[in-house]
Amino acid sequence: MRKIADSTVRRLSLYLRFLEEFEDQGIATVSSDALALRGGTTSAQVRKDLSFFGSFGKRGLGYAVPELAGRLREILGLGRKYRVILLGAGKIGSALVQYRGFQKRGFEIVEIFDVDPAKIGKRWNGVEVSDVASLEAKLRDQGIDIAVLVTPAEVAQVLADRIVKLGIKAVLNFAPVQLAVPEDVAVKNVNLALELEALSYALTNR
Amino acid sequence: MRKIADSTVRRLSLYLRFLEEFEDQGIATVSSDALALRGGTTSAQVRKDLSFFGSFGKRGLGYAVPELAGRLREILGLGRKYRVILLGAGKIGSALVQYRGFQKRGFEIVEIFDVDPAKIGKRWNGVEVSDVASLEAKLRDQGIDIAVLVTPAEVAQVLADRIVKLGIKAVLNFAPVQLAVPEDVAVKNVNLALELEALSYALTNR
DNA sequence: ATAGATTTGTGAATCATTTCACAAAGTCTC
DNA sequence: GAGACTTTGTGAAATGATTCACAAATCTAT
Repeated sequence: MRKIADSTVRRLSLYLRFLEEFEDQGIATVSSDALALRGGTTSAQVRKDLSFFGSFGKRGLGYAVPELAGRLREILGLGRKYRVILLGAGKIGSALVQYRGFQKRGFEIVEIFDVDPAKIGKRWNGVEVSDVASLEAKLRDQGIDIAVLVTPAEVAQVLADRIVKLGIKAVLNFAPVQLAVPEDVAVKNVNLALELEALSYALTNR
Repeated sequence: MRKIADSTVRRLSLYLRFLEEFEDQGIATVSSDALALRGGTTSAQVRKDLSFFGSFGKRGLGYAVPELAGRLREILGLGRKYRVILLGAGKIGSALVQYRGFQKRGFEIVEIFDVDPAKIGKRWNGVEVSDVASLEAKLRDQGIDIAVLVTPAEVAQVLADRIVKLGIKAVLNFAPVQLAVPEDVAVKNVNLALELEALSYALTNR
């Protein structure tokens, strides 16, 4: 498949969210213009984004809301469940485990690991926290799709290496480091410090 | 000032982080190539990014680590403290309050608000949780720089409007909605669902 | 001093993304 | 069902970001 820009994929996710809102409101069809207005972009952008994957609209009318939502779910690969592990049972990890949007989209946390003996053995939302030393033993042939890294910066790379060796191909990284991974492994970073500094820059340069 | 791309600003933040690492290791000078290697980019990119703001290097030698770090802090506006308020005393908010990188960079949480009577009055890391109804009263002439929104999606826009009316010019938004704000207000979104769906897309289309 | 090795800073070229603009296809009204 | 109106889908143009490539500056070793 033709390479699609990351920015495009993110907008598709947004469109899907808006379509679901519209669906809840009982709106049957929506134009690229309405979608653009909701998302702070332009109608041409919306149509171009969709055009990479096919033509889903009806000229003169717009897009059928439930149908387009369905197509976007397909495109984004949301038609299935994803098995997710959490590395690091700290504050952020705890917030993630209880985050309902996670479940709702089919992302299921199946294992949690930590090093802290005080945490190991505890149950979090029904999942027992395991010793990270048992990572390889526990995950052999488990078919894990995504690893969420919520550890201190110092250990993130070492854990990433172990994850990669286990064949996991997607990582959501909250540790404030740039991970080095093979190019067939997808990494998305959530870096709070970066966001704050971008705001600081914006406040400074106006 | 000439418009600088968001991607550039984010890379500058990264460079600063790397420079601080190098400083800790006692490294006195660094080349654009070394910096690029550390950050997974190219030396030309590093030099171009810096060139928007001046020329900080010495040909034949590279960049003086502490000096460049200082210049980047200036550029990013990190030479001062920022007064931050937290809207929403939930799980993520709790994680943020205790996040040390926050303090370290001069972002100080001075007020926390919630609607839940069970939370109002409690102390979080030394800061009392206030009723969100008292937002305007508490913040008048308080000189707040940044608001962090960690509320359910439903109330985020209403709160954003109130924040804007109070003259706050920067928002870090964790609610999974696209906020509508005047264009002189900077908004950065942290949207977990978007990141997960980008991973889902990456896993699906390979 | 001089020669050879590094490394910056930056226009120019390339590559990527967004916006424009309009024909084609459909809807809606009377 | 004819005419006016809407809205899509998409090449082409414009804009934006990254990479190339090289002169200029400085360093190092002798």
